[in-house]
Amino acid sequence: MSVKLSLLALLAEAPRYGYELKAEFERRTGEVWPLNVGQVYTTLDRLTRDGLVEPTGDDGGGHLYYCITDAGRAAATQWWSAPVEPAAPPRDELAIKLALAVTMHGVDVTTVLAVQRAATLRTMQALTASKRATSELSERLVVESLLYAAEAQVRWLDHCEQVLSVTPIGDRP
Amino acid sequence: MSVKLSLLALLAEAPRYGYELKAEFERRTGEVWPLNVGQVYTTLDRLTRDGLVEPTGDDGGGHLYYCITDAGRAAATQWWSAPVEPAAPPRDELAIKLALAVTMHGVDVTTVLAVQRAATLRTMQALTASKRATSELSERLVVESLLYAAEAQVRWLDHCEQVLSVTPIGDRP
DNA sequence: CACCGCATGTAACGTGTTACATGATTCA
DNA sequence: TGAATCATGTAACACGTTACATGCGGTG
Repeated sequence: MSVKLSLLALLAEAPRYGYELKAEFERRTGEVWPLNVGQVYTTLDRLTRDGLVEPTGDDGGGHLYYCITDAGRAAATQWWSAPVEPAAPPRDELAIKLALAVTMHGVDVTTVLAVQRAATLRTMQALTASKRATSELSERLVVESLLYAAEAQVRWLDHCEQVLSVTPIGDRP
Repeated sequence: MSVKLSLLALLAEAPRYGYELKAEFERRTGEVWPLNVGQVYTTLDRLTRDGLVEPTGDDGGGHLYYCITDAGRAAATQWWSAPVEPAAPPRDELAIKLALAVTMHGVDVTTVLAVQRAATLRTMQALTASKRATSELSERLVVESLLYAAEAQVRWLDHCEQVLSVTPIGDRP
């Protein structure tokens, strides 16, 4: 729901048109998650379908502005007041992958861990570099959120390795 | 792709039928991500469509076994050898939400941060409790991965608060 | 018998995402 | 003039997810 709710939140601030929404989104979140323009329009259609926004007539030079409705404003307010994902975290591919690797024959868990740690460390380096290139405060916070997550991932990988070295294959429940 | 690849990996180990796949998946990853049985069958259809698995005839008592193909085995091997997500991390709703909150008028970022921290701390407590209830090693690792991630999220929220207290509204670029 | 768990499946929907087509405007 | 950018939109698809229908077998 990230895209949908983001666009809704931006429209709660002011009426905007499609291209503007894409630009605003990327200006605020940085270049980590580029937003395909097409998706903005499909999402706007769906928001309209759900009665959360309304297209207002063509204002001036060929720009089709969208306006938030009362229901939309309520949904946005609700989004701001409630925390993200109290329960039901999205499936984590890496966690699943390792849970399977650990319980599977013919898969070298140690290698999987090593490859992943190397990749994540590379990601952290890239993030650190792109952090220096940020201009907006919000953009920097986004990059740092990814850094914190990557760092935690590395720690977890280390933890896995340590646990597995203590409980080698054969001793496992 | 988590579900698709997981089922493929399980079928790389041995031919299995739908219900068995659901059971195996949940036995190994725990109760965090329950897998709707229906999804197993739709996923099996899509894997068949893509030529990665094949239904073998009804073996014995009403069980429809699926078997991995050569292409499927190659895909599974590829999955094991490559790291997850080198670039292109999935959109993080919380990070996006805060990036918008910081740049938006009429949104009380401090409250958003506080609500989120409380929710995440509650999640951590629940995870810690469910960690004690794990029997399988792999299951425990999954729960711990969520714990590490939640812990990092709290640290990031603290970081955001600290950054925002230094750069109050009005001084922002 | 009725109920429950096992087992297979289907239809429908939701979001995310891309590829493509189409024009207008700007600028070298 | 031609290329690039702005701007709108559509068609198609992928995956995830749920709700529902169906049948079989055991058990109270």
